[in-house]
Amino acid sequence: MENATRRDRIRAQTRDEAKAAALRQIAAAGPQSLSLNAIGKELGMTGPALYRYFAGRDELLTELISDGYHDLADAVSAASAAAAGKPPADRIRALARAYREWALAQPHRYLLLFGTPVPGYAAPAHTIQAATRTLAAFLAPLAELAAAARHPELERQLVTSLADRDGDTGWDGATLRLGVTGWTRMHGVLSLEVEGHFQTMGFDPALLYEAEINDLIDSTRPRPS
Amino acid sequence: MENATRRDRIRAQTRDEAKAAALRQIAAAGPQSLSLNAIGKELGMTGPALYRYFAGRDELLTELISDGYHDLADAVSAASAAAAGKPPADRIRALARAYREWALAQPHRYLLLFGTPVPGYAAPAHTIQAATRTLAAFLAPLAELAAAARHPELERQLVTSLADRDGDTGWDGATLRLGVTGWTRMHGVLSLEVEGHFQTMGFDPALLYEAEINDLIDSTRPRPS
DNA sequence: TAACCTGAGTTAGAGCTTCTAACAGTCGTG
DNA sequence: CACGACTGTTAGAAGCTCTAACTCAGGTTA
Repeated sequence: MENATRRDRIRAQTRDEAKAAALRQIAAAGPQSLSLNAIGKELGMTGPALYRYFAGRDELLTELISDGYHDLADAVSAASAAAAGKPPADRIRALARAYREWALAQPHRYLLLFGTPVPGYAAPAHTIQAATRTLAAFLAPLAELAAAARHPELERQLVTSLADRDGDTGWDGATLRLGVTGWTRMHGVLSLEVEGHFQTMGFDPALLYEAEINDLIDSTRPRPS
Repeated sequence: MENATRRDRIRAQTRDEAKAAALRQIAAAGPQSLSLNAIGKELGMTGPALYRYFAGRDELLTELISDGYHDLADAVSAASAAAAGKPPADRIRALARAYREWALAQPHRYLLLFGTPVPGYAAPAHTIQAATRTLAAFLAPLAELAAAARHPELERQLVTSLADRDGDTGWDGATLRLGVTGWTRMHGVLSLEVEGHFQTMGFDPALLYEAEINDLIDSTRPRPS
């Protein structure tokens, strides 16, 4: 038993090294130039040897994406735990900051998750779960702000489609809407920032990001129609 | 003179055909699988022949991107002209709708412009100009809504960096801030939609998009602090 | 009209890539 | 010890971009 495990351990280690090398390559020259041959060379073996570990280039990429989703979810969950006692608005800001920091610390990984999809990649079920984990961290404090319904049709669709898939989750429509709205706003700023589209515009994207989060929080306060 | 022009005309026509074939391929299988050999075959010639028309794969891609920026700017400008007489809020909505329709009608092109950047691509000056043209169409009606300053530091940065580059353009900080905010929000929804990230979530992205635009417009109304 | 030059296409080939197939050695187990 | 599974090797097919050398047709000029 222990011996069989030993082989598996070495195998897992080699897989991890290959993935680490792959990430280094992606960081250096983009996902398109990821080469199994080059990874092999970095690990001190020939290219075809890697086919003992991954079915092919696509599977390696898929694995990197899947890892990324989980890593991001972990980072956001940690921030959520760290801000546990604070008022909801502060917790949302803390989560958003953690989200952004993760993205900026490893832009290539963020793009791997949310950038232009790789050729034939379809998200497997367990990455969807990790994505949900990230979203759920945001939903908790958002729910506490108890926003009034503001976009009936959109909120109805969100509630019913979620119920169809996961059963009754306890999230109300207004909370879900705030969740996707927050997500799209964060992504709107982050993706353009990471891809360098703000580079020629000479302002600090952090300010825009914070403003978007604050606007979202602000929108939950009762307003005169 | 006429003869020389004739050659040039045929040449330009071949270039256009090559670009059209390239777009078809990108639409079918993504930018990564764009192959000069395949384009050549589609035009009835061999791969290397295309090197008479483009310096290489990258130049072809760059050209497609550049064309895309101009095409998008044209579409938005046309919508701007069509909505000329209406009140600013309606014009903004019309522009946003045109922007979205362009993106959804040819998602691969939208991703070519705003998705994960191609390996070593750096936006040449005239694409920046086209991007500015698109933004400017949005700024005009936004300026009419005469928003009060709300994010002093961000607005200051936008004004000074724009002045450094283009001189005095007449746009005030609040208008510029609304411009980039609107842009990031539209892109946030559109990019996730086009990349299929909403697919499993079962709601109509159009509703979210409209809500974001309306929120932006709404944020320009005077509010109690 | 004849000679010439330019430009557009060809094939050949270098150097990459992914991925398959066949072969060699090594490690762990009955 | 001997067998079997696992991990690496090399060889090679098929594809890619891109360069080099060559052919040929079209238009220009003497």
